[in-house]
Amino acid sequence: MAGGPATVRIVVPRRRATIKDVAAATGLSPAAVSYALRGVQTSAETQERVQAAATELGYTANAVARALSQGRTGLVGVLSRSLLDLGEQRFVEALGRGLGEHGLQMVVADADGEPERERELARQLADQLVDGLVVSPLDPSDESWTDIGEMLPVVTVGDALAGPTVGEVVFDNRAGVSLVLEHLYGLGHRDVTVLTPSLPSTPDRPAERGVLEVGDRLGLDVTVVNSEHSIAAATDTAHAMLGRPPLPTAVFCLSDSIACGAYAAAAALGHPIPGHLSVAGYDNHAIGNALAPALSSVEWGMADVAAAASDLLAAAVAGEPRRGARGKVRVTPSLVLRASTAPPRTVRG
Amino acid sequence: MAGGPATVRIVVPRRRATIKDVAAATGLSPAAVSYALRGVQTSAETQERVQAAATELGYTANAVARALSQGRTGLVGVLSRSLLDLGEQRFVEALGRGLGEHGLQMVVADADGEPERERELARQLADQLVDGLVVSPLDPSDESWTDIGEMLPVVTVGDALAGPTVGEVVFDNRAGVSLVLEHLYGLGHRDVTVLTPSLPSTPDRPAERGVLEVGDRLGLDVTVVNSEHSIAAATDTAHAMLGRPPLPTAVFCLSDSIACGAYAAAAALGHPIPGHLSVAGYDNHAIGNALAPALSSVEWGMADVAAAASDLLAAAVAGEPRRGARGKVRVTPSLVLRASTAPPRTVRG
DNA sequence: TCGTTTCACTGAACCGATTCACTGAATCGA
DNA sequence: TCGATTCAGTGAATCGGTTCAGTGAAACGA
Repeated sequence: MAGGPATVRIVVPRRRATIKDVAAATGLSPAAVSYALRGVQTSAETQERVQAAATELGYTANAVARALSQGRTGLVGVLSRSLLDLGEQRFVEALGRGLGEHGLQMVVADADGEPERERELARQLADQLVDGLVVSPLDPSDESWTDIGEMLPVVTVGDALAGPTVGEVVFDNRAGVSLVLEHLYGLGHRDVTVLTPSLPSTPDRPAERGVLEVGDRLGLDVTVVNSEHSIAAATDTAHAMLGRPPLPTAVFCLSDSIACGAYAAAAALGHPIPGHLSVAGYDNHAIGNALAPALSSVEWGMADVAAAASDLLAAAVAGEPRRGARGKVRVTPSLVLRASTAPPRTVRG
Repeated sequence: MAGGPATVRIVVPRRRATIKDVAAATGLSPAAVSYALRGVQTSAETQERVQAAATELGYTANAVARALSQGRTGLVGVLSRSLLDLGEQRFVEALGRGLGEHGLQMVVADADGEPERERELARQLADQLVDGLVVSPLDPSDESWTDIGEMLPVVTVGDALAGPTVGEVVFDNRAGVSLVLEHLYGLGHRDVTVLTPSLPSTPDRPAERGVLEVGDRLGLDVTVVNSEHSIAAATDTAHAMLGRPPLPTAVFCLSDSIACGAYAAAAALGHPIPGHLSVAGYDNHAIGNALAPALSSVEWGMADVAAAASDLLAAAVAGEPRRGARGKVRVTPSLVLRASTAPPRTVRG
């Protein structure tokens, strides 16, 4: 991030050349200019003349006007659950890459963990400013998603909505959760605390429910603790949780961001990982290799999901009329084991 | 990031109600509807009637049409140097927060470290799709910035451009660099390697030049090594650098992302930090507290810079005609010392 | 040589809002 | 009671492109 001194410059914009100016300069009609610039229905000589006049005047087509007449802005709304989450940040980056390949730009908005805010932003963006929407719905059961889904192509990531669809990408988080819990169980852990991003007032959230069910099945004593998405907030949560007994022997963090918070808290409290405390994450973010010990984490195929989501959305935006189960993509999570988990102290030896 | 199964849903959009539909439904003219919805020049009774018809029809104003007639989209372009950089990601988040307070949305684009790409994206966005631009120019000396700066309000962060301005935010990276280098010198280091984000073909980049000059002044032996912005790439670079002699006694990373790479490489090669190798970062990202040992890093006021930048840009977008030195904000960097630096081995004891 | 096709281009409609200039009716003060 | 003002609402212009239908001239085939 380090650069030279930063400067803010604001300039009073000069009046910009319109297609009429180019038409006047060349003695043609605006229609002819429009055609010529796209190289259709015009002689090569005229095209050159128009091109020359356009560069002379510094003309570039007004994107808004074009969007109005084409009914297409080339913009896609990306609604992040929380831009403070390292995994979300990385996912947005990957989405941008994928959408860019289809000539689409991202309008990024941050729901900041609040379902109402997410819906409000979605409504705002849906007013034909964007051609489509990518969203990880915080409250997928909410009915207003149906309206939004009917207005424009929507790609959901994380949880499915109840509305009508024309394609699906699925990755099975339940399986990812099982992978970790079974691994911890196999090491001998019986008490594990799950640190999960806090989601207000949605008691039936699939991921959390999955955690409890899998725990039940294995005979694990699972405690669920909510945390904010940021590293700083997760540090506080983990600090509070690890600061008073009973201490769990393992912590499963439902994002690598939260795992970072657990590392910071464990270090501050003097709990060595994995000696006193096993930690597992979710996202398999590159940060996992920089932590000491390196973090074991669930790889859910962020890159593949982002690619699939952008491809499907791009197809829908381009007007592919396919309807039904087309475009269904399934990604299987896997557990990347590194050095942050070990048998619990009492069981060891 | 972990949620339930992810689903992509694409829906054939139904025809959306326009202002004419509402006009027809109420027996009024489109103009009257436009006024009524904004509560001006209409009787309370009519406003209610229009409001009712609008919700009945599910009408919301077409943002593109409004943008065309208002000459304002409410969109701001944010050009990131590299969205893989943790600091940049965090900065974008902060910008989004700041711009959101002014009712502006972000169009985020990633230059991916390439100056040409950055300029191309800037040009693309400048076509009146966005009302303004925030950018950390990779190649501030390039002349095409002048054209862009004349077209729309531009806020630069990181390096100043050569064009005309109406306001400035400055943070002094040279000072930040000095802070670190002086600290390392004071500890007894004489050989320090600087890991800096790679910027192609700009030999006179202020930050790098600053590093060399400050090193000269102190009598430090400074080696500059370029690295990509991502943690993974930085790990490779650091691995190569630390894998063969001569080993520096200290590494100064010009972003915390790169510092993460240095940590990963040092761990892989068995160089304890700060015992064998001191490491310092830049950004003071929250990740610094999760690393072991906690990372010493330069705090350059990301939050303040983001706030100042969004305020200035918002003011310019709103049409504040102030020109000249108004809005000049200066942020002073500081060094946050944690546990990643210590005297070099040979000097110790 | 005549009728048809192609070509290059034009005028006007259109996308969906906002806004200006105007009108007829109601209200006001004197 | 009359002229002036206010008020609610209308029609048309506007933003800056794209696109449809049409036109005159040139090229073409038989």
